[in-house]
Amino acid sequence: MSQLRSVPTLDDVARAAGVSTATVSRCLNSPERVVEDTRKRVMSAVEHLGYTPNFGARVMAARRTFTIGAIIPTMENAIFARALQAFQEELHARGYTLLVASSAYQPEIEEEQIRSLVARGADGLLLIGHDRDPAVYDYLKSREIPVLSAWVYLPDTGQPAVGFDNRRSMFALAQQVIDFGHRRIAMISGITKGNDRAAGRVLGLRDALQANGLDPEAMPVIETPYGVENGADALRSLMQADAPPTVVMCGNDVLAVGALRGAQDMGLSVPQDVSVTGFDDIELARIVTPQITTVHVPHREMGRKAAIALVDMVEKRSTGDVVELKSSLQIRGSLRDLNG
Amino acid sequence: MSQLRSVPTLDDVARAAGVSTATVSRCLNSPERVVEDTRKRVMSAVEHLGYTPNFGARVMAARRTFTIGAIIPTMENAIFARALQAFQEELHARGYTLLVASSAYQPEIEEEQIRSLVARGADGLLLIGHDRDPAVYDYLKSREIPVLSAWVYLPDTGQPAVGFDNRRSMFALAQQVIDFGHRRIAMISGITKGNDRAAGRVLGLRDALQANGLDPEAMPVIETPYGVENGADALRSLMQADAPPTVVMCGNDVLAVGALRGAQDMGLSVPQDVSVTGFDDIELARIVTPQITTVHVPHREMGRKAAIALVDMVEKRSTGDVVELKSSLQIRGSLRDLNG
DNA sequence: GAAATCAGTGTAAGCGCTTGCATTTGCATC
DNA sequence: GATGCAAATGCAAGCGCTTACACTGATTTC
Repeated sequence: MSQLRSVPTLDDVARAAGVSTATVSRCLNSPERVVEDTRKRVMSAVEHLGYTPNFGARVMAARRTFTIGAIIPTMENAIFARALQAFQEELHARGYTLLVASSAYQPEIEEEQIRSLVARGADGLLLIGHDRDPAVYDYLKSREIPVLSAWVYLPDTGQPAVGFDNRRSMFALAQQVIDFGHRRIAMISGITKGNDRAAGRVLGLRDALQANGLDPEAMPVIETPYGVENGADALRSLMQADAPPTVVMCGNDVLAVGALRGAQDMGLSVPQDVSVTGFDDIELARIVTPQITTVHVPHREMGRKAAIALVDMVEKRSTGDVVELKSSLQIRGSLRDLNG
Repeated sequence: MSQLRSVPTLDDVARAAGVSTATVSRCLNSPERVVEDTRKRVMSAVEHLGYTPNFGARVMAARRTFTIGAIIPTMENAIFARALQAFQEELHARGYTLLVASSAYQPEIEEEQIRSLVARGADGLLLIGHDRDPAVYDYLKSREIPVLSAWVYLPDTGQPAVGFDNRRSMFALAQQVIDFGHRRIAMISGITKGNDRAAGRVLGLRDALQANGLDPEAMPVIETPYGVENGADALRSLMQADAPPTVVMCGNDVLAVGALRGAQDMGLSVPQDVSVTGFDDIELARIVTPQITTVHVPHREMGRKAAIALVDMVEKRSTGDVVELKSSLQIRGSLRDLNG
């Protein structure tokens, strides 16, 4: 075996610098414990040989991987992509690498991915929402792997999280809609099963109806997977009712854009004939005409703060707090003020 | 230390099943080499103890990580998110995990990320485009790490790739634009430095002008980072010329959407006053009004095929081919036929 | 000036797994 | 029943690193 070609090891560096492997290791991991003179010698040997520590060996010996896993429903939705981007940047700044997997909104796939990332030695895990089999949390606890949920603020669960209150956010938007004089309200929601964000938004809307003396049970709700086409289809079906809604509130912006197009395809004009609202405030919401009234969610901030919080948990500086981020209403052209 | 709580090891399983660790390892990695009876016994012990192989140890002993790294400019552009999603799905199906990093279109950051993923033991690497310091390729070669480029088809480089011909694709679109009678053509390009896709698209457009007896040098080109706002700004500045263009061809759909909005903000109507074209065919292109004429790129297919090709390289079934995917023109409302 | 202390470094024991090679077992063959 | 062979299994040597502990010599303390 040609030793010449092979990747240099700690041993090679130690020999080249005339010190023990322990000293080289210390130079790399806690340089302050090595005197300047030796350190320089070692570092130049490292440089010269082009040494890079072997990951597997380091993991095995140190019992950690400096790797964080994230499981999101899909990278194809801009909200997750954006948050993940910020998450990764912040992780990188802290010396961690990101392992990504997606669940396609399916609990079984998510569980499989969780096990897979744990098997890969992820030091911590970022998940979306709280709503999953408790056994998953037990498993993670037994392995002592910190988990942080994003996208939700439900302090009662006690689970560490960085997110916002989906229910209250939607309540606020709905209150605005009602204040604008709307009474015949319909909703196009994402699938709520296994998705506490989607479910929370429906609840928030119902809360608002209730609070304003309207009947939550009477509200038409269509549940459909997120997607522009699905939003368009749902809108068409809602508008065919005898007393069609004056406003269709959507579970996210993608559905809202679909609803907008659906309305336009039917020859309806938004917001004159029907108002549309969304949720998330993705770029798209401001690109379409009219611009979509929505709830702004600070996705990048959420990603960044999640990274900070999770690394703190992994490095045992915290046991995991529940951090609330604020969402805000973005009132735009797609919502008509019936009083105005 | 309470042995009770700690995670079970191969040894525990071996003891529980009354076999050697070698047998357990074989059961897990090449079950056909173990007789059915023993295998069952071992598997039930694995099940019972809830055993999961230790990643670090496995990596060190097997000298591979079953991990593939991908470095993309940003997850925030739908094209990369989509391709990455497909890439990850296909990787997962083959037993690999995805390590992601983003370079923000900056070569230095990309190089740093490459080293970081290599240090983490990535078995193979997916990069975007070919245009980077040759030293990077030498480094990767010296470590014997297979690299595959996506998004480009430049067979002359000899580098393994799965992609399409940016230059030829843009040429085809430009030819169509010229056939529609446009002569005053301007371009809004992404930054071409270090980005051979963006550069190829500019070249393709110039080729088409040349081929049609127009002066490529006379064409106004604005280079700007990808972003809706930047597209809008660039369009405004292009339209202020004495003889403004009849068509503005953009380096991607995001710029095109920006250009569209920029035009509309100026009170210009698209395509009556000015035509706009894009590149990529992201969902957005069909959502805006008018819909954007663009080049369709099969992003998901690219991600999928890249995963297959890269795994083949890692597992030494191939040394890396150059695979060409076909792009196709999508002629839509944003491009006016001046003959019509 | 001896004892105590301490910073800097070396020694060597693992970490949990894979795998080449040696050994055992099972079975067909004579 | 002895023999030979292949299949199944066990043995044990690493893989490259971290880190507890031991050691050395210099510095401080009384």
